[in-house]
Amino acid sequence: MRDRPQTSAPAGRPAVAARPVIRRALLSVDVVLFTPHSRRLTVLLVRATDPRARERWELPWDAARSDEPLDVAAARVARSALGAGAAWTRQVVASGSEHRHPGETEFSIAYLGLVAAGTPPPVGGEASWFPLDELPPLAPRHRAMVDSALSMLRLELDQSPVAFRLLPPTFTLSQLQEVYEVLLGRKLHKASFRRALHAAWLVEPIDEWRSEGRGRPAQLFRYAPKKRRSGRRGVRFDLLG
Amino acid sequence: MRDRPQTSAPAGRPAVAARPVIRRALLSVDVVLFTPHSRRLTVLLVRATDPRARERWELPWDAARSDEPLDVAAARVARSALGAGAAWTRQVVASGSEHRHPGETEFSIAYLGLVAAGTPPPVGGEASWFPLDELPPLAPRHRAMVDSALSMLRLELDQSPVAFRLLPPTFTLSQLQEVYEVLLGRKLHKASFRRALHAAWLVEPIDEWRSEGRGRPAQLFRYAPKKRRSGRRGVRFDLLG
DNA sequence: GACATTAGTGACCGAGTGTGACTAATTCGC
DNA sequence: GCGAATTAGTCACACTCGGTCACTAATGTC
Repeated sequence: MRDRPQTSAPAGRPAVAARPVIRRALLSVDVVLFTPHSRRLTVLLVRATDPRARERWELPWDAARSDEPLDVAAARVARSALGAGAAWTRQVVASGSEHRHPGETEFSIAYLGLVAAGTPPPVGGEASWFPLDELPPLAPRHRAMVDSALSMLRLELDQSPVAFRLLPPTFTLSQLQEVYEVLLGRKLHKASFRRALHAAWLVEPIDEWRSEGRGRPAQLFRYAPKKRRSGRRGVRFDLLG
Repeated sequence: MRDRPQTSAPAGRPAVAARPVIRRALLSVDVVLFTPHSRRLTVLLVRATDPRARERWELPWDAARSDEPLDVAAARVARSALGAGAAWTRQVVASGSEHRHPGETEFSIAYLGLVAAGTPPPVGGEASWFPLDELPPLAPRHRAMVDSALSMLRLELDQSPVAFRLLPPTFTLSQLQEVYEVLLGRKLHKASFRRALHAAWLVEPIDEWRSEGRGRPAQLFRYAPKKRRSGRRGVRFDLLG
């Protein structure tokens, strides 16, 4: 984050402004990076880029570049803020004048990113992981982005095997369940979880066990999706909101 | 249309082009309007705005305005193309340089809209409904928007009572099922459909029957959601893609 | 060795769903 | 008028799925 090139900030405004004005981008790409942290979901925030408000925090963001696809820009912003890439990213929402952006950009496109557990923020105090329920005050547009990103993440959890990207290649089922619990924000029942998991043929046991302190050692598994269920189901009227 | 101030159009590009250039918007709002039409889902297309390519078709779109929220812009574009408003709109996706836009805009935000069945396109031949499987060639970005909008529509169908907005205040259950079938693109089983519908307490019978040609007259219903089911369900591993 | 702790499975129950067959009420053709 | 065709609506059966509790298994701690 600290090495964000200043030159990339202002797009969309002729560089020949007569009086010195805060350089504003028309369109920003903002990234909501999530990672599990001691059984809680945390968000990466960086110190405000505006030098007059360095004590404030904001989501990592940068101006969009016209020759760069949006998902590439999001990956760039994530890598620049974190030092490492996100395990998975997805576009969340675009927003405009209904909420204020900390960089005063007119429009913004928010991306969601998942980061493997245990990734530390870069040194220097420029970036830090904040638990979801202890976020500092954010600009309205960033606040809305975090909420949308969380909804999108939980929606996406049912659609694609996102959780496996937060784990090492081999893992125990308890680890996997814990990841799901952190991402969903609620406890799951062990037997149901395993039954559904095995029915979907997503994991494969390997001939290895791991002992984590006390208790019976757990068998290790590998992500190895086998079948594809067609999933032709009826209409669901029961989860209308 | 296209009355966006020139000053904000070209970002990332020196604004001092010497020769007269086609006015380009940096950010467009594009709308994919769907309506059912004789048991098929159709999309509204308008004639290309570029006067040099009037025989081509494209999605309705316009430049975003910095003082106008994006959803308001989408509603404006829909109303301007159709003459009437859409029954429901939702943001779909933002895209950039990975696909070409017919107006050569650098970035675009696509909206999805549903229009009540039977709404005719405005006279003059400037706009027309095309069945989904008989679309004329579109610019790549518009083609991708249609596909994304369709996915989003079907995803949203399970989440909110969208289908009811395409029907008059009172309707028969066969009408409702037909709307669902058109939107989903597949047949549903009558008994399952009604059982699930009644279990969700979404509709209420009124003391009126309607006879549509031959066959037994159908009872009329009204959309009247009663309960809210908490919907605490486990993880779904079975519809991973 | 008793106990706490974690892993893993089996069995029951109730809700939800796919399906086919049935009844009900109307129009059409003769 | 009467039966066939057509559309509306319901019932019953089998099966699946998900929540829950109870149990066994294997380890560490004291």
